[in-house]
Amino acid sequence: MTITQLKYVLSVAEHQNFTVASEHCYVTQPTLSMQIQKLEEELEAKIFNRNKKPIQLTEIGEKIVKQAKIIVDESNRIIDIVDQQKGFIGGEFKLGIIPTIMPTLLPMFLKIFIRKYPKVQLKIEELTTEEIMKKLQDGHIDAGIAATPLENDAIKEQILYHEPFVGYVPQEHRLYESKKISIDNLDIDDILLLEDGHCFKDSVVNLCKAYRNNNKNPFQLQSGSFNTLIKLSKEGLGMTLLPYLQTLDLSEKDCENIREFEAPVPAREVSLLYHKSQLKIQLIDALKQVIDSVVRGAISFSDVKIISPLQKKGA
Amino acid sequence: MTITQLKYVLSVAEHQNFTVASEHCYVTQPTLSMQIQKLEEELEAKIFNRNKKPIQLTEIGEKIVKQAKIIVDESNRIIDIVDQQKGFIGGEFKLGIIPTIMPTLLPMFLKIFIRKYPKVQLKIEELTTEEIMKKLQDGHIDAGIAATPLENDAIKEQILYHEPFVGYVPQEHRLYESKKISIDNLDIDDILLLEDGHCFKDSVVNLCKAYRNNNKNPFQLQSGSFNTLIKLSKEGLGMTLLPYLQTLDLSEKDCENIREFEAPVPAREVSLLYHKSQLKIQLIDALKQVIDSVVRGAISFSDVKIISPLQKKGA
DNA sequence: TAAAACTATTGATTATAACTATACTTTAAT
DNA sequence: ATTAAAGTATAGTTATAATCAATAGTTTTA
Repeated sequence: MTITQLKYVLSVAEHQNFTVASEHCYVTQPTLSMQIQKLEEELEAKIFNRNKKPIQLTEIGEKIVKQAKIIVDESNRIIDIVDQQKGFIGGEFKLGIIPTIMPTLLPMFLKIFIRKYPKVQLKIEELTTEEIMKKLQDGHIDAGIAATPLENDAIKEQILYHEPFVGYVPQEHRLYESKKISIDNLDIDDILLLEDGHCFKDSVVNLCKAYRNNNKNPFQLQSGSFNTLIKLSKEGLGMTLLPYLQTLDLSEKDCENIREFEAPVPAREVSLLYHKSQLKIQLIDALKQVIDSVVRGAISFSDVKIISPLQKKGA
Repeated sequence: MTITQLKYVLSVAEHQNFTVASEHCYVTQPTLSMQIQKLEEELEAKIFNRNKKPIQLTEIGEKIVKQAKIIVDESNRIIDIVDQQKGFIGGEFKLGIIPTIMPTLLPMFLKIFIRKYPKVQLKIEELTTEEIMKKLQDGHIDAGIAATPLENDAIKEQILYHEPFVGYVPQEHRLYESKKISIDNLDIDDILLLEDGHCFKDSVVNLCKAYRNNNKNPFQLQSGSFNTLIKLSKEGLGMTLLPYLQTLDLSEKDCENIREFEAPVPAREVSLLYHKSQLKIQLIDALKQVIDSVVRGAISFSDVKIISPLQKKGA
């Protein structure tokens, strides 16, 4: 049994296809075929059921794959350990960030991070929360940034900051004259929402208690960006909710439409996510420190009420 | 990096000698030399300091070895997992037992175990508690049987039974007429002890509260077997203490000298020990079940007071 | 200072992982 | 049913890498 064989098994288990898996391993398909057969022979157990299409794991294969993941993870960690001992912070680091955090947070820390850790090859992807969770578990990204809590045992969360929700209220709106707005005054049918898939939309839905799925709204609209929502709002199509950091980029004129919430201010919890195996933990810690340092000045609210980013089932 | 290389590293770390290590790996010394150099090159870190004699681990080497142990353990576990899934209980199983338990317990379960699990190659060694702990941690034995608690985080304990201490009191002894004896009546200087190294001796010392290290005894004597102690006792050299199971083998005449303790009866806790990595856990569980079944009838005391088998420091 | 004990190096040998080409198998489509 | 497509297994070959025997180099011990 070799670590290479185990990696091949994991690749086939993931892609459910020898040919595709072999490409990801940078070898040819027969190589995988042979090596996996050899392992199966050694263990005297079939790992894959090749009769079914796509290929399935056998019952015993499931357990072997689970254990193989542990072994491959632990073997990857050796390089981490050596790096840590040397005080070397470097190597490839893949980070996934959700779209509603990316444009506001990334510019705040990126420059500082790459200056402080020039040997890190940072690869950042814009991903949904779901994609982040999947890719963390598959080991395709090393860390993620998303709204939490996510209630997933395989993923660890380190809270970065709490980002309040603020209202963007157009001039003709019934709430425009209020200095502060209250959760109880919100009407989900009156709020412009992001598209499905954005967890910020789900948070807003969770925030609006009055939501009863009785769409009395004459139109339905979902957009992919806050800029669009703001424009639509100005057209008088309703108010919208923004995460606090978005408001820092607004024009002076737009700021007049911003209304904060009464305390306790509803907020989303933004966390650094990583797999429980804690691979590249020293890089993750380094990233957290950098983000902490830049965020401390920009955003620090105490009396907040955290809104879950998870879609409530059967709501 | 290969699992083989890691095994070589572990072997050298253990034996502190390339030549000896190579023999244990069934390869030649140059092979180890080369493979370890290759690994060191790959990790860009020296694992061993070859200047010192015997060979020492470097600081980083310590951590690499620790992680290598994890990887090798986890890779060994794959075979366990496959066996378990198949319901197969077999393979080599090395068990260490302390001398004061071996002769009484082993005959009770050995036959039944090998009949029930004919595919297990059972290898039993008589070892001291210390040797058992060391060998469990090195992976040289799979399980051990000894008096507990041992207070070692790396070793798990599953209690098998509680074995009371009983007194063997010769006819002329001041306690001979008592029906039951009390801990408070014991005088350490009046009790024949096993040799150093036997944890049973340490338990007896712990049991005797009056022990103050002021040897007023005119002679000092330690023996390696209970039989010798009994003979010496008959000669009028003092009383002695035996573990309960030893009394089952005594002649009718000797039984007249047996005096039980008043409740709560002092007893040693006898446990099945295994490494926290839980390798061969299904075999360990099987062994425990067999021992449980034979012990249940022979030994089951409720109101016991457990005596530690550990040598109290500075006593 | 020589012998002993050990590790590293060298070059030959063997084992094996990986490749190319192709055969085989299954599924899907006409 | 027949063919094409997609995918996996096998055969033979090549390249790589692990291992060995022999020996050189190094350090420790007597």
